[in-house]
Amino acid sequence: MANLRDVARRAEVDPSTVSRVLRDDPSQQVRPETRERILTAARELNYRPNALARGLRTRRTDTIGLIIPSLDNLGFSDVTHGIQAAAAAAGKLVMVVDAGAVDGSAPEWAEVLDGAVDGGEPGASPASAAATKGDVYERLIGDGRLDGLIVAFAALDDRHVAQLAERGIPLVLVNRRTTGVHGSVVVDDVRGSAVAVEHLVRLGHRRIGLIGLAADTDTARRREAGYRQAMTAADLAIDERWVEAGPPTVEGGRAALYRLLAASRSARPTGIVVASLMSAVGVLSALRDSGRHVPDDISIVAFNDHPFADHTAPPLTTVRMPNLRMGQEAVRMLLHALDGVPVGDLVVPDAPELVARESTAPPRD
Amino acid sequence: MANLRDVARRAEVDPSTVSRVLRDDPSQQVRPETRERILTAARELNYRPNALARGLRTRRTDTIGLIIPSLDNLGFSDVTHGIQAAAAAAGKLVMVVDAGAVDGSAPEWAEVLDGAVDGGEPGASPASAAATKGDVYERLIGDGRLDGLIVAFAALDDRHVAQLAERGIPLVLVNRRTTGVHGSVVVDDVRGSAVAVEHLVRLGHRRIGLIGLAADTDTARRREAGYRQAMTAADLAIDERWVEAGPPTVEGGRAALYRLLAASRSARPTGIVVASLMSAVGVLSALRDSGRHVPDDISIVAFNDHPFADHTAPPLTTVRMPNLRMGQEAVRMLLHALDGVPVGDLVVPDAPELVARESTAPPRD
DNA sequence: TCCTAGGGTACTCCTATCTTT
DNA sequence: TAAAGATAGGAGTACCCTAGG
Repeated sequence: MANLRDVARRAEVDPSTVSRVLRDDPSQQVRPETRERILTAARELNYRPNALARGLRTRRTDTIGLIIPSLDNLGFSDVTHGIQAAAAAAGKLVMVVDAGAVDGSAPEWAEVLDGAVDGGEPGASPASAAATKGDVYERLIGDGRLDGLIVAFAALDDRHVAQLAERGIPLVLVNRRTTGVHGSVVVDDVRGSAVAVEHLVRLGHRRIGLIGLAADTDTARRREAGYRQAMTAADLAIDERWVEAGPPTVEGGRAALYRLLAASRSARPTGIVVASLMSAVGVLSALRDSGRHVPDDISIVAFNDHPFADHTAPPLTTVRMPNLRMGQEAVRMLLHALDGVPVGDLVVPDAPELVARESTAPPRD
Repeated sequence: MANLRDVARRAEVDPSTVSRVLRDDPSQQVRPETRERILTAARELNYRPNALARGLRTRRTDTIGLIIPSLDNLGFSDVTHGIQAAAAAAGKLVMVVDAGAVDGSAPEWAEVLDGAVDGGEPGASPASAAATKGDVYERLIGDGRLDGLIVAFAALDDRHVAQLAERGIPLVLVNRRTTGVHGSVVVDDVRGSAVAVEHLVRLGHRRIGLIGLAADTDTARRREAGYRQAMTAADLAIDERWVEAGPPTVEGGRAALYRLLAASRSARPTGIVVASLMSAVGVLSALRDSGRHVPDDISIVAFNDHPFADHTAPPLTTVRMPNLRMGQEAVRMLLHALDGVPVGDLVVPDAPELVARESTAPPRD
């Protein structure tokens, strides 16, 4: 591989001149003729500047990190896509760490949707020394190879997030807030719940339940608060037996639904808002298994849209959150942070949208 | 941020000694007492070696690149997961480039890229025309920031792959083979098709079609070949009107199915093998839309399993390919390649497995 | 003379900032 | 003043040295 000196020799100039030309350094002039010689030499040698050497000198690597609980999760795909696209558009590379993979946890796609699941320590992972969660993250961000970091959802527990923040690395949290850390983007979860409740109310439902996120996270709290506020606003009573929560997985949804059914024998809800797409899939299957028909017996609205919601049985009515935008905004904020602009907490202004499919209908009674 | 010299000063030793201790260099001895002093100093200063400086010197970055067509294709998720997990276990970081995201990028991308060297004609417009996919990858891998690269599926065309190979960067292709490039891992696609065909044959089907992959890739060819061989082995005739292909997307599946239906009015297949999970979902919905019942009117078997297949309408019978293993093997091969061990082409030995669900049944007639 | 325990230097490649012609 | 050269890092590691017993 050719380096700067090789180019300089071939063009018969000093390496620093080559550097100036190739960087288009405006602070100093180079004769067109010399510039031409240098560009030709670089092309002929197929020269590429070495990113490591450049980064060492400039303290910029044009690389951002992304820590995400799981790459194969339907609920995250829009966010990831938004981040990748925005980063690419800004000329940044993305280093992705799949927290689930690092953890060595089972590759269960639905393990974590948008709530928090704080994984236990690997414990019995002798493997190589570098394989522990903390190590990898510490190395990743303390290394100097990243300009900044995006932590999506509950990929790290608050303790780790605080550590990163202390290190002074520019940091943006996605759909996740932690006290004391600046830089976060969330979608309007309160409004999202309201959209779901209002849809059911419009259909004529009055007994509306919630299957929320079990984890004690900001997102879980906002979604539940939105549900309660919307119910109150619609003058509807909340029966606490209709409010359940579970991990955002298919199994979590099934279990939560069974608990809800067991608790509410005397007065069943006719509609349920489910705070996670994965849970909703589990809810549908549990309802089917228990001989209930959706939407005739019970209507279901789920948080987060995905093309696959078109293809469940029945197709799921969802609330589409602006997740793509959330990812893009996260990158935008991070880029600002890299430029030293202080960043705050953003709620993506795009309104959640109801995507009506076939899992909701007027109540039968 | 503390550096090596800071640690050396605090421990009152030479930087090179600190380096040896922190790297556990076995080639030279350090007194336990000195070692302790150094470790303490490093801990107190919260020292982390700078990856850029280290990489510059050692020519190793402990980072591998992954180029993948799309992060939100369910059929790929196991592969990605296997790669992430194996990389993490080996202490490697992964730089992911979502080819789809890069492709759809804004024109700014071009300018950023061309800023360095590859700028097209000097006199012409600022070279934004040269902003091809290839440039991004050129930069990514010519940069020195990656030790090696995994190219998954058809993320790059053969020409680009060949370019990368020429550059001499260790390279492993996943479910993709190109003549002349060494290092590839594939699953047994031929056998996969056979498993699907045999399942339908066992159920009594004799008119079996294929919706393959449209791209002119090795994988597409192997899956089609497997179908043809299995049909021949079962003494079944192939009606070419039953053989269609399309891109591996929901829409691609829908369109291919409609073409197949249009072409085969006089003699319809009773079962179809679909070479992609995403396409199969589209096929299901198109069949529903056209008033056909699955599996009574037509049976569907899809390539690649995913938990979501449990929840489509009806649940999809699939052939589970050893994709997780394929991802892990890709990393293993790449690590070998990094050590200078020549790598060949591997077919993951794990057999494809049929996962019977409800989209297949004996034919009605 | 050999070993121990560590020191010193050169080198990786690029860029920022002087200095020179 | 335009145009280029020279120098000094940036942070680490490989390799060669040396003082002392």
